[in-house]
Amino acid sequence: MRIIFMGTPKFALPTLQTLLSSVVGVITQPDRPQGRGYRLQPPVVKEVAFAAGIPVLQPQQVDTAESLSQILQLAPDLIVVVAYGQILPLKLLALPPKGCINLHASLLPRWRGAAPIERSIMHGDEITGVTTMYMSAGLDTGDIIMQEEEIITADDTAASLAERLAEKGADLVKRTVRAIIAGTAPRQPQDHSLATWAPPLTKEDAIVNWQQSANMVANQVRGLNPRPGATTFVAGDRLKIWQAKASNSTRAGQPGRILEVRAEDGIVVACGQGALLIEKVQPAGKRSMTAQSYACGYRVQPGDIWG
RNA sequence: CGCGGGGUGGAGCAGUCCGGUAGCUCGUCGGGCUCAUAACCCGGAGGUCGCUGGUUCAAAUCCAGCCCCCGCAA
Repeated sequence: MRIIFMGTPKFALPTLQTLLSSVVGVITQPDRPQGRGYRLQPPVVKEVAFAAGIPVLQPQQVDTAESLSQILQLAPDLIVVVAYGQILPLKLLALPPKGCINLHASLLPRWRGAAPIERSIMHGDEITGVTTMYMSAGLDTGDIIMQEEEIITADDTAASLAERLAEKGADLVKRTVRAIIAGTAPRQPQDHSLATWAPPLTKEDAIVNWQQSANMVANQVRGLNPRPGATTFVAGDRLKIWQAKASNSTRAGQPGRILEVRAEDGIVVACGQGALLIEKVQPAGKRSMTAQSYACGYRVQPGDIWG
């Protein structure tokens, strides 16, 4: 079986690793200026593929005659896509005899789109999972091959959940490929009426709305860790909240108001419903620190208003 | 050369513009108050002020170079 692997970020690595011996080519996003200083950075998938001696293609756009012909030359039987970052043209989907399959980090048809892990946590879901599917014209609308559930724990962050789903997904892809080779792969159309959408995260999504319930804000904090980080404003300066949970505090106040500064746990902020205990925080330009440390150095006082 | 913030006792900050006394909150140690305490009061310990060089009678502070951390943006 000749497999072409298409993927870009860290989430794609475990799957690439499990398929490595059958992969005849890797397609990933071009090196892009990234981070401070805008230095050109290669995607992690490229580095791993390179180290394994697998040919790598990095088309600016896959949907060009040139890149399609390059892919054709690799004569793939199957294309496996995991978090690649570009929409595949129909011509490409029709190219490999065994089709194009995709690993998606949710229980489709729930959370179709770019940010299923973050959105599922932010929404407060307690269960999610991974899905393999045959790719079709619509985004994440293809027929389901296999699915597996995963519990979202109360202290899961997007990072911790992504790590588990990447591993679980790699295993699911392995079993899926095996079934395809054996000709026993199931094929179940999605129930489109149950579909929900997980659009890419925007800057707006990262800003804490203190009018929301403490639980929702806590979910937002978890879902946006480690990136981009739930952000609020303190006297005009950005403050990222890295760790927080609904507080048992009985005090109340207008949303965004500091209710307590506690030496033992952290800072309690009033929300639209309930209060949030903030445990770890990061001011712009500084490193992450405990809420207690922040309160010491930045003179946080009950009555201050955040947001 | 994308824009910007920062490295000061164990933690987080002020002091740097206008060189000359090491400051604040917390922690820690000792004592006191209290039925008791995470609360309160008194006292103490603890700092090569990122590194190197320069200017100066004198540098955390001014100048030059270097190392490290981080926010925005992508």
